[in-house]
Amino acid sequence: MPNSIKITTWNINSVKVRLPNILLWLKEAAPDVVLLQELKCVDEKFPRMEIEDAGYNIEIHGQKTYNGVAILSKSPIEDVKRGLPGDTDDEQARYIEGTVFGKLRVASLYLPNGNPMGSDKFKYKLAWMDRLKAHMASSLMDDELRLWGGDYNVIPTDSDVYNPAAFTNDALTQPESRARFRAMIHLGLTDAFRAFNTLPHQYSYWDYQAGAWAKDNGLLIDFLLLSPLIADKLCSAGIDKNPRGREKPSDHTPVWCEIELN
DNA sequence: ATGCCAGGTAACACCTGA
Repeated sequence: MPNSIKITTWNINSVKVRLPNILLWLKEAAPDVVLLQELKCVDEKFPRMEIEDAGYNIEIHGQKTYNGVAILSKSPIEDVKRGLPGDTDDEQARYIEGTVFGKLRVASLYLPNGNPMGSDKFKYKLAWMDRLKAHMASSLMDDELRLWGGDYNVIPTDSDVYNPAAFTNDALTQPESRARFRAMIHLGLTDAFRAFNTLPHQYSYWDYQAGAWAKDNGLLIDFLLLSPLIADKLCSAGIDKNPRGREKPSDHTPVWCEIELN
């Protein structure tokens, strides 16, 4: 077992289109665990062989056209559970968790966007956040090492968006969304990136349109939240902007942290 | 502010995203 492991979350916006970028990035960034979102494919269509050849075990919770999440790990992935507890009617593939390196339980989550305001989608977002927080709370009752990473689709503060005024009526900035995100943090979780970087205007997403990337008009919406015992082992964290600048990029870029496992 | 971009599905247009 390595002394420290690097864990990354990345919303890839279609695993099929992004495969060349993913393989290049796996080689250069050499993460030990990867939490992927927005696969946009069913399990059978996932490019399993190519990613296994890069040295990863794979667990998938796929869906046609929309959503889809996965865990990649250089270690075996054990005790995998698909779907967020709390609503058996929820058919959207937005949550998967499993145990990596024999001791760390990680989740890859794709929180609903929730736009437009006033729609059922916003209600679904808030209900999903309530379910996630409840699951986190019950999981934290034991002392298991836990990490919840993914696209949270929440802009936590006005410093996490290039132009707050443009987002006043957006589901990502609503007080209801922000309060629920804070409530998760207040369970005792540590935002890995913010443990090392308190500068405002650090982003993980840039819209494809209107030259957002070139103008650094971004949003910070991708997070790695760590339970207390694993947060104590946090060595470093950051945002890897390289993949966003490539040809055929995802609109999100990877967010990573490094953890002492021993 | 939106759907100017991007991806998917299906089918030569429409849905979703944040």
